[in-house]
Amino acid sequence: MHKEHSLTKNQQIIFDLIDKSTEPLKAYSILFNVQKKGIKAPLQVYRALDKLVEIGKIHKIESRNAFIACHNSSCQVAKATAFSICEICEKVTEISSAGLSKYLANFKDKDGMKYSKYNLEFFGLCKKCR
Amino acid sequence: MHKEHSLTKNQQIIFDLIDKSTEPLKAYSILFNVQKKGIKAPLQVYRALDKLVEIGKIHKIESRNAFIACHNSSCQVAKATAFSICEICEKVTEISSAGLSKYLANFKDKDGMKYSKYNLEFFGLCKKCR
DNA sequence: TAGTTATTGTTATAATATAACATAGTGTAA
DNA sequence: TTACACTATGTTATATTATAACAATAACTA
Repeated sequence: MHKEHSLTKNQQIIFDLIDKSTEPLKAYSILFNVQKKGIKAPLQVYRALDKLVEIGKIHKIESRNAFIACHNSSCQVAKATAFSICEICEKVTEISSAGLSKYLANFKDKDGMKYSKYNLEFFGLCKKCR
Repeated sequence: MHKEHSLTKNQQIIFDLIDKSTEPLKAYSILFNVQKKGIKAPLQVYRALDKLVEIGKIHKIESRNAFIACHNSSCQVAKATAFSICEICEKVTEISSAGLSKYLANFKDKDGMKYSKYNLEFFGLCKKCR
């Protein structure tokens, strides 16, 4: 079990928005959407995002500069992430595969080095766009 | 064999710079370094970078917004990339492992979908920083 | 050699992210 | 309960990364 983090007001507002979204959200789109709730500046958004990423409640899709809620309930290791990204509709799905995460966590590079932290982004076409 | 691409002047200048570098280069750092060669605007850099990425001569390190020359001579599939990134010194190394690329190319998600295109970034500490 | 396409040059601006500093709340230990 | 450390907040300004729009030029090709 890992420690439960109680979110602060800004963190909660921003997490709720991302969690309800069906697609990854970008920082300035988040900012626009929470301005009515009193969050007025980019930095307020980025600070909340940083914290949410740190505690594993959300993930950043690096190739898209966008944020998605973690839907991997067994994701103790928030730092080992994998996604599939549709190149047409931009749908992003978090992949939770025990086999994959086991393979990657055990992968050794040429120097015999292992990595518990990684980010993998697969690109292709989703069911609908195929 | 895949088609040989002869680089244009700007592409060659920018590729040479990245290829000689021991670390990933950022777009505006590249811009600064090639201004003496007549490349004055960001767009000239980004256009060359886009093309170089497209033809597989360089790769973008998404989590760092930086570019590195492809050192994987057998890398026919420029779109299937893996790197290790040192979280202290930021050293980036391209991983060329037949096993890894085979595993990832054959990986099937829950819908049975396979992906020939992916980007994997491992994070950890390099030899020196360990 | 005309037509097409890719590349270049240029200015302006959009989108993403952080620096710096002041203030306020929260937990905790003497 | 007060002083301390720590985290979060609010705010303005600015840095960094990337693209839009348009004109001109070079390279390819039928």
